[in-house]
Amino acid sequence: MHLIAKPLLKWFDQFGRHSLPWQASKNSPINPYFVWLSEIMLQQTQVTTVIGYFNNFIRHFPDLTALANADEDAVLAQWAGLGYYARARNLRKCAKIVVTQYQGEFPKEIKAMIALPGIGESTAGAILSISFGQNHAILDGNVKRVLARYHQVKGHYGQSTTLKDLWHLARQYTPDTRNADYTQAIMDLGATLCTRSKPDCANCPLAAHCQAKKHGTQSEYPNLKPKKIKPMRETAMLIYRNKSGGVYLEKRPEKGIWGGLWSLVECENDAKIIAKMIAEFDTSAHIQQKLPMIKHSFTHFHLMISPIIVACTNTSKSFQSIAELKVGLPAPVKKILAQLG
DNA sequence: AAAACGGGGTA
DNA sequence: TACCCAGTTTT
Repeated sequence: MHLIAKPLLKWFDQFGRHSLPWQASKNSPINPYFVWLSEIMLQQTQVTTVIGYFNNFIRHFPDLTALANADEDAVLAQWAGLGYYARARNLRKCAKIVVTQYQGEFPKEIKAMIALPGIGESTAGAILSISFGQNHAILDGNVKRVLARYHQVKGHYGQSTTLKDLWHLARQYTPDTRNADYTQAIMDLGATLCTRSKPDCANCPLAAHCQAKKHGTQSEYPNLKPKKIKPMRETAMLIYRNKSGGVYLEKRPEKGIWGGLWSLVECENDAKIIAKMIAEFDTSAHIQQKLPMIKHSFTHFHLMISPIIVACTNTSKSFQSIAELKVGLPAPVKKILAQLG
């Protein structure tokens, strides 16, 4: 078994990312709140995108206490566009727990860390390693790709045996010296050289013993998950507008699609049903304009949205000014509202 | 159009 | 324990 830590750390010292906003610097020691926040954001988004969201987020919520005390809608508003909104809700829940049950300091036991909402084994390992210098293995998407190629690991990530194999390898290679740097280094390698397409093997410090490189099978690893055909669904979105241009939005339930976000009223895209919905909302309302259909794709289905502008006079409802919205909106709703001007 | 990303939830 | 689910960006 060839060790990968040594060449990897040597590469990291020269080419790794050392000045990200959540990393320690000369003037600022490591901040576990920043590390945690960045790890959660990085679960779903690339570094370049996360930087902007991260800086914005810490401006609004500079520390754990600020986040714990914030309204859920205020948190979701800053998270909007990142997707997976359950994570933003978990972020706030987690902050509350750390403030009330752990005196505002993250627990330093990995089991306690994993018990916090939104933190699993990999994220817990990364936070404890980077924040407190503890020795833990991590297995994020970058590490999975590096190890799957390095050992030509068979099977896709959806299979428990594959994940077991990858965790085994991850633990095996994780060093007990410079663990924090190693954690950052292997993520950096996956993010910058060992990329999904066109890996830069010529500059890779691990190329000498990489099985995929040796056999020219880089594009076959990691093995892809067998794909499923996504069903198509359809909905009408009613854009209720009052005379001053305000729109009527509803907060969606916590569970399911766009949980906790504010969205337009939806109904079946059928003239009779739409007419009924509108009449129930406001007896004097009428359809003003039908906008072009928008297609939005999710992991499990495609959604065809027919946006319909409805002019309203009912003043008993609460309309919001589009320009001053301070709530999280689903991406297609944001798109529709942007068209209204 | 397809793939990815880690954790939570459910059967 | 083994799936199933979620939203957006990137390729």
